[in-house]
Amino acid sequence: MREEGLFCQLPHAALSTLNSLRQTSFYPKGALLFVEGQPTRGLYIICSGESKLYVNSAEGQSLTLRIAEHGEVLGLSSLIMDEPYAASAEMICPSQISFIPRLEFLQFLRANPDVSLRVAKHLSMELSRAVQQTRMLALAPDTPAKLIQFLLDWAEKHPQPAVDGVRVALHMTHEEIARNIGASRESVSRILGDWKHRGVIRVNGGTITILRPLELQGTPPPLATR
Amino acid sequence: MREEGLFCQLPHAALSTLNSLRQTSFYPKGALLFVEGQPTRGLYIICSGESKLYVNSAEGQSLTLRIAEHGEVLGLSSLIMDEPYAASAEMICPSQISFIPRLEFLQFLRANPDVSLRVAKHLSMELSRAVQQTRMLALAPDTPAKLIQFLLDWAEKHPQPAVDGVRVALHMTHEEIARNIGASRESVSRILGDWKHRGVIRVNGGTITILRPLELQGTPPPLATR
DNA sequence: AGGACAATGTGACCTGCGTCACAATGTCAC
DNA sequence: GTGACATTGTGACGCAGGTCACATTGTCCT
Repeated sequence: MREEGLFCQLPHAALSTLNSLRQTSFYPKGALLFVEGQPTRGLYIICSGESKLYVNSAEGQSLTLRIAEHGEVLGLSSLIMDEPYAASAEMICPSQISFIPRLEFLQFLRANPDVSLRVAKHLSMELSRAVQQTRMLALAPDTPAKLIQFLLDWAEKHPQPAVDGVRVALHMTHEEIARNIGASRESVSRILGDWKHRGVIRVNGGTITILRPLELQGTPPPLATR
Repeated sequence: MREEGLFCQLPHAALSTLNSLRQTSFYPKGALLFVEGQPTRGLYIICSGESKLYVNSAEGQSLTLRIAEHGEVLGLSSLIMDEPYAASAEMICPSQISFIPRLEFLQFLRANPDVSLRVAKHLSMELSRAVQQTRMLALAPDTPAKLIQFLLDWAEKHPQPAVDGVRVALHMTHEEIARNIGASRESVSRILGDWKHRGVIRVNGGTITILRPLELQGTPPPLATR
């Protein structure tokens, strides 16, 4: 169950104390693990399923920070800083989640100092992801560019066997894609539609196949010159 | 010299080994500590001075991630992940910088496990900053909103005595401000000009005084209705 | 099959802001 | 002071993309 996560390959002793601390339960789709601004109760570990991390603006807009899946850990940085949760977490499918209370985990960290380095590594990766996303959002010349970036990033994260081009398996509505790249639903529809017509992508139910990645990356704006 | 940084309040033994590892030298204004994509050589600690962390787009645009100052540490996450530097660092004034080579620091971390927790805390704070910036860039309704956010964030980070309103001491050109919020130089000029005319801010050489913060935060768009 | 609702496709419109092109200032060296 | 250069102020213009308002298609339930 944890062959790749933050707590993989721990010494047996540490692992079993960790197991004694955690309390696993089941969450339905749509359930909120925590909400931005709440005092941090503890750590959540995704045993199975997927969760969406997002932030909201005052105007009600929302931006998806990332999708966390099997083996990932939520609330780590907030817990360590002893600050309220910085984002909200919502289950996007029925999931099995372990919870470790704040104090217990801090105690565990102090008792197992070698785990801290692992935690630091994990946080570094999260940070690098965040910077990457910031760069994408602020530096992409236009919305199509953000969309390509997003698709290719996703493809890299979830490799799919494909004979022709790059296969991207995201089970997301256009609306959700839009929230990932800070764009409107209509824009995503239009851009994907355009690409479909021009034959650079193919879509079949939740899976997009990018037939000619270079053409998308290369062309600065798609231009109305069909 | 390090009453507040990452390595404050360390046990004497640890501090002195750290001191033996570091090598301090002087950098002029404009010097590059490292460049995005370079293999990570080690850690930089700002003894005195200020450095700008930024990323570049393929099109030559650049986005400032943050200004690091006295006591802050650069390259920590890249070092820990063992990945190339994720951003570039340029000195914005003549500065004294300590350097600790990669391997030496990793060794030090392993020898002093309690430092790792401190490192984790530091990384958590950086992460939270990054998320904050992402939110600002993607969720702000328009450029004025980003600019206010930026100014208020800066004011919070650098408290200034002020009798009237909030005093913000940023020694930055409009160009540089623009790069912080992902906008164009002209937009920044126009918006600040507008606010000056409307008497909500006052500017005297590198220092902006926000006379009526509420008015700026409240008004969704400044509107042309003078 | 048929009805209800979610998800997509598209057109029309409008506006914020980026870009270009200058003019007007400020700043510093000598 | 007097150039030279960096910084700031402004106008004009264009367009990418957000918003609104629908039509169309898909999906699932009974």
